[in-house]
Amino acid sequence: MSPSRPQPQKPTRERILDAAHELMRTLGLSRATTKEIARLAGCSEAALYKHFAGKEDLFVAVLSERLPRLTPLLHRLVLDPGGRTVEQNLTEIARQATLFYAESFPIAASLYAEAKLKSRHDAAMRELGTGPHMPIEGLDSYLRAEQSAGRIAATADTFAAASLLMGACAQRAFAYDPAGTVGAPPPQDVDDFAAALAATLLAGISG
Amino acid sequence: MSPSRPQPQKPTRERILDAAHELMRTLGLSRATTKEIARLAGCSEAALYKHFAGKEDLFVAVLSERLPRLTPLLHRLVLDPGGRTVEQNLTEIARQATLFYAESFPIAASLYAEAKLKSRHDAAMRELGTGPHMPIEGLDSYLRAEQSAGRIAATADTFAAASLLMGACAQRAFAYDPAGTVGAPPPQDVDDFAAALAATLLAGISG
DNA sequence: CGAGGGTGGGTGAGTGCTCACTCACCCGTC
DNA sequence: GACGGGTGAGTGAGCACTCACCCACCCTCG
Repeated sequence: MSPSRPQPQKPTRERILDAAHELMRTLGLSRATTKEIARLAGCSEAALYKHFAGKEDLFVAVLSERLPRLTPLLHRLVLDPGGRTVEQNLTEIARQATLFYAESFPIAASLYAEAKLKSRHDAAMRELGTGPHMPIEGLDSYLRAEQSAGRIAATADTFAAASLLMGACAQRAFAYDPAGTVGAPPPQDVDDFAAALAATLLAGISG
Repeated sequence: MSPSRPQPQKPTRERILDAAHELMRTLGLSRATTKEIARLAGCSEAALYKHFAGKEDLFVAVLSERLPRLTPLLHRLVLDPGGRTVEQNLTEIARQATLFYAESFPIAASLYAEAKLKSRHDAAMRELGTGPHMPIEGLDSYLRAEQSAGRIAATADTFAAASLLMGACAQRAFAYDPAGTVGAPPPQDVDDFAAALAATLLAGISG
């Protein structure tokens, strides 16, 4: 084996998924061509078709195997809020959600360019019992659990609150450019942003 | 007015813009081909090139001439909050923003598929002093005006509040499918949603 | 033990199709 | 008779995808 490579090589399938993921992020879905993917993965175009039925299949695989998941954190908090305050929990959720959306939003968004592909992906997500609405509903569940525990107001609209918090995190990926290469950079760092959202949501803004 | 056609015909340029806009919404950006646009507009492909330098030009024109604007409402409220309560104003803002994003989000999102086109569009937006971050900042301005007027808490973080409200409205377009044709339909109608957001943001959720 | 052959993973060289875009030409109006 | 707005018929490029073929590996059986 060559001394420069610790592993002889990753399996080809993995290299293809990595390459496709990378190109989807950097070039956008429509310029992530089979030729480029194969080049970056270090194999032939024909090899792609040994592992995936077609380009659509490959992209669906990337979306479901490479994008991070947010639900585990929410689920954990529903089951066990831990010894932390609601504000601490909400801050952590906001932080994770902001990072999650910053990574996954550009790719998810580019599905809108290809309505066909989007509906296939939506179907796959529904099959798995997930989808873009799940973070909101997961947070809603967490808030209702805290409400039962008397840690947030009994009159609070938990769904509205969940929409506000998750929305702000997602919107940040859309309205601001994390890398700052193209659009306006976000005006504050993730930690401050998350803390401000949690505090504002809890306290409200009425005079 | 004539029974079948009120106008003998719209100018070709307008018909092309309408056709392109329609196809971008329904088929997605990458299937909105010059051939389809010409067919729907009722002219030849070559005619497109008499009015626009190329497909990119056409799309940039659609984005800047067909997408609705949200800023006028915000601007009006900053200058004159009117005789209405903050909650009424925020509800109206949320309502308008939800409708705005439902219409413009799918198209704006599909720009992510074409990084080249996205940066051209971003540049055009910056030129016009606008962009996806403007609604947040416009709302922030409004909130600061209300804060000066003593109608919201002096300690409130207006930027966080603006991020929460606008984010929830934008996220709704992303997480739920307004037409209900593909994804999950939104769980409540726009008016209720807007009212719940405004109330929750004002009051907070702490116990 | 060693020949035989099925099999999974790989390739280089196409193939046909669709795309954005062009060109020579046309026609009604000032 | 110039000119703005329009056309039908291309054209070359780039795309997803296929095909015939290759080879290392392992299982099987004489």
